[in-house]
Amino acid sequence: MKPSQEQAGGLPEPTKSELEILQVLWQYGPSTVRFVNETLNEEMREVNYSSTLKLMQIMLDKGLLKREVEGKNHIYRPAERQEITQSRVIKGLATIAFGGSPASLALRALGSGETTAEELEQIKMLIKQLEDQQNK
Amino acid sequence: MKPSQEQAGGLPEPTKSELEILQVLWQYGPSTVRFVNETLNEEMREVNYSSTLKLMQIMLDKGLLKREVEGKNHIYRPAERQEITQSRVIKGLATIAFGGSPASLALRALGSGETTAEELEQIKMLIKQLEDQQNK
DNA sequence: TATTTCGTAGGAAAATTTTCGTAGGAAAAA
DNA sequence: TTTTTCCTACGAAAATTTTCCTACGAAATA
Repeated sequence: MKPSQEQAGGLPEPTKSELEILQVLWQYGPSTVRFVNETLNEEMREVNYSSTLKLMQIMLDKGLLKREVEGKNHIYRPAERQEITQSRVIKGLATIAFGGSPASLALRALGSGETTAEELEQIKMLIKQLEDQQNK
Repeated sequence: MKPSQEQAGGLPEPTKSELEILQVLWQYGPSTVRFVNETLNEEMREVNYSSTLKLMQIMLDKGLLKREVEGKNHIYRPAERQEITQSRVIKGLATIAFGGSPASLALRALGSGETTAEELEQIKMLIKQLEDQQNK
């Protein structure tokens, strides 16, 4: 099946179930439907194999995934880098619920869960970088 | 109409259209359907008045909004504080697309849009606070 | 070879979300 | 008073997303 729904201005925003699938592929790399489905069942929630299959086929059609044939089965991988997709999703959420500001979303996110010391360090480094960029 | 769909474990996660409506109420305070609808049309996208009305009635039913009668019309307001709702949404997104980590979501959000100097300051302050909390 | 197993494909149904037409009543305007 | 305007309520349709049943073929097993 060839991507037929691909739209002019880039890829569509993945739905919630599609994001779950992408998350598995991001974490474990290119995988079979079987593996994705088992991982979802172990780590997220119960889903039927053919539901996962169908969804991944739809994602292929939308252009969100690519696949290659390997013997009997298909290996799927994200069509786009994780960072790009995540950014698009975040921008979408920022638009509808954070006055269009990813930064205020970030602020809320930091206050929303336990943040480890390492994570704080990472964020501080990014902030330094951003500040340098501004003071340029 | 009394809230009938309210579920045991707190309020449900608002849908995308519901978030748009909440955003208007957060920004401008308690409002009529008319006002919310006009604001959506000006700031977000074209929506029919009765669509907005219907959605707000559904939200009332779900317990996401409260309202009071004022003469002919109704004044709606969020049932929950903005921070709480936003946190719930963020946790939901973190679960399905950021390995359950709001912090990594925050990191991506910071890299996703132009962040102003003030916003960076705010975030730095919050980080200090979080660090103090951890070193305690 | 016969049978079971494991994979994809396709379609339809179910569930959820979103949209909007229409009715009815009260207030405002003519 | 009559007409127009503005509001809520209701219900159904449309659109989107999600689920899963069934068919079919190829590989593995008996």
